[in-house]
Amino acid sequence: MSEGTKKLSTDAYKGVRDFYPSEMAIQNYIFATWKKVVEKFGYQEYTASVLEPAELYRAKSGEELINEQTYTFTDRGEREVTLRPEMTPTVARMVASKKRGLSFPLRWYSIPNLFRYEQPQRGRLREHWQLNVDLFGVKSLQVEVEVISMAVEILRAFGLTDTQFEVRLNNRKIVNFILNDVLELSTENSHALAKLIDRKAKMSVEDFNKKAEAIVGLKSDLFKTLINSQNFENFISALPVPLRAHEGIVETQSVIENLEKLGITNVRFDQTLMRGFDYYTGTIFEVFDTNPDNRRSVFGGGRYDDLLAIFGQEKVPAVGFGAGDVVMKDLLETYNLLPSQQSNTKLYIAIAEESATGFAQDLAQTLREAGISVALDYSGKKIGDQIKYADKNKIPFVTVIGASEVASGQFKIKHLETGVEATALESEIAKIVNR
RNA sequence: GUGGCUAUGGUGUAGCGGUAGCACACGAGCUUGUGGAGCUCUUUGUCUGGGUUCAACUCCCAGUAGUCACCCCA
Repeated sequence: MSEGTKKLSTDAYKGVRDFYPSEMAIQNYIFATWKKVVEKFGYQEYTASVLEPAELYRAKSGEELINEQTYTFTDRGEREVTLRPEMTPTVARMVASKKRGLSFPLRWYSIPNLFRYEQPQRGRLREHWQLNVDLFGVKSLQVEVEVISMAVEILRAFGLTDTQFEVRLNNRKIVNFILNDVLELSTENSHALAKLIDRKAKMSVEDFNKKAEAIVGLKSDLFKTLINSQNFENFISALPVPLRAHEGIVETQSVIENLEKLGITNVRFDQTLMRGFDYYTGTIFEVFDTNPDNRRSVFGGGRYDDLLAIFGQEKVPAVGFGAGDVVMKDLLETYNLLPSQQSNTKLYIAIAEESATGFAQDLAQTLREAGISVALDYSGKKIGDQIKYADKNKIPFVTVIGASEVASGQFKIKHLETGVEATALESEIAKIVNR
């Protein structure tokens, strides 16, 4: 480095992460488990660029979000460009663009990286990866059931038991119905109350009641009964009889029942569940860790039947959810469910004397052709140190090549975890390390 | 974007207005073809920039980053 040059910082950019091999292994494990489950349900992978025209988000989210919460800049051709902050507009754009050529229903998933320009905190970074799953083209409530059961299967695949998480369910139709028809609030007031309900868990009961009363007015008692109902049955019976057969109620009832039929019983109706986006039209849900130390939602999603309208297309019914990698990893760490790491390299070849190097390279090449990952040690260090290196790097098998192996063509294949050593001919090595 | 707290070897942590310790990790050795333990030795540090002071890692200010809350929530 020449004098006068400032040393470059080795820190990653604010709010983003480097993935060293050990972290990459965790990331890969999470992604692989996500993929395995959703592909079992027949979902197909798609992807798209991180760059989108800024108006894609303006159309739905408004100026404020674009200017303050996203990475948006002007390119050399004077185009406004945004680093995608979420995947749903992108997938809606893709579906709308090729709508006539696609055969519905579409079961699609992607694991995009998403960007937001915000103050970073634990679990909320400026770049994160998110599993996005969507099913387009089916109105039936069975779609909600499928998508929610898929979220549950993902957590089970990671080794969580049903007592460690719960599905919270609500329906935008119920929310709107309560705000507009039951409480008869103005647009402005129902918006204010929706925001208040969203924040209920973060404030004291007194504080919440006081603020709610100020908005709701005369019907505060009814509101309190509704908002404090501990389960779906109580909630329904708090409603005036003619209102109990409302569409949203019936839908939610059906979703809960059908999930139960599939053996998913850790489902709870939660009238305070709102979710931020405006585009939801029916069922909304989140999956929560039941551990009180980690009260963030792991999955969130819902039905959005109208979104394609922004592209001038006729509506397509759709249900989807997202799951972030950061929260997922925190959750698995909390329950100690991250698997012990192992190298992708299967066999490490220690070289005892330099004259055996060529022979060892030939052996490695033969094994690679047989599909085995092999690494060689050219350090010239003592055998013990070479083995120690393999052990530290979690390579499961080691063999040492020296004069006697060159002469005999027999190899001792050592499994480091158990210490067991097997003697093998070259042709038998694959069988041993693949066991 | 606003406010609070924090910043010491690679990691985790002590400490003091006057020569920065410890543990683990890393490297070398005890051990000439078999690792994980133990022992010995070595390398590595006060986030950046200003200010106060005879003297700053320590006190003050700013920046940067992390973290928490607000905001917002994909």
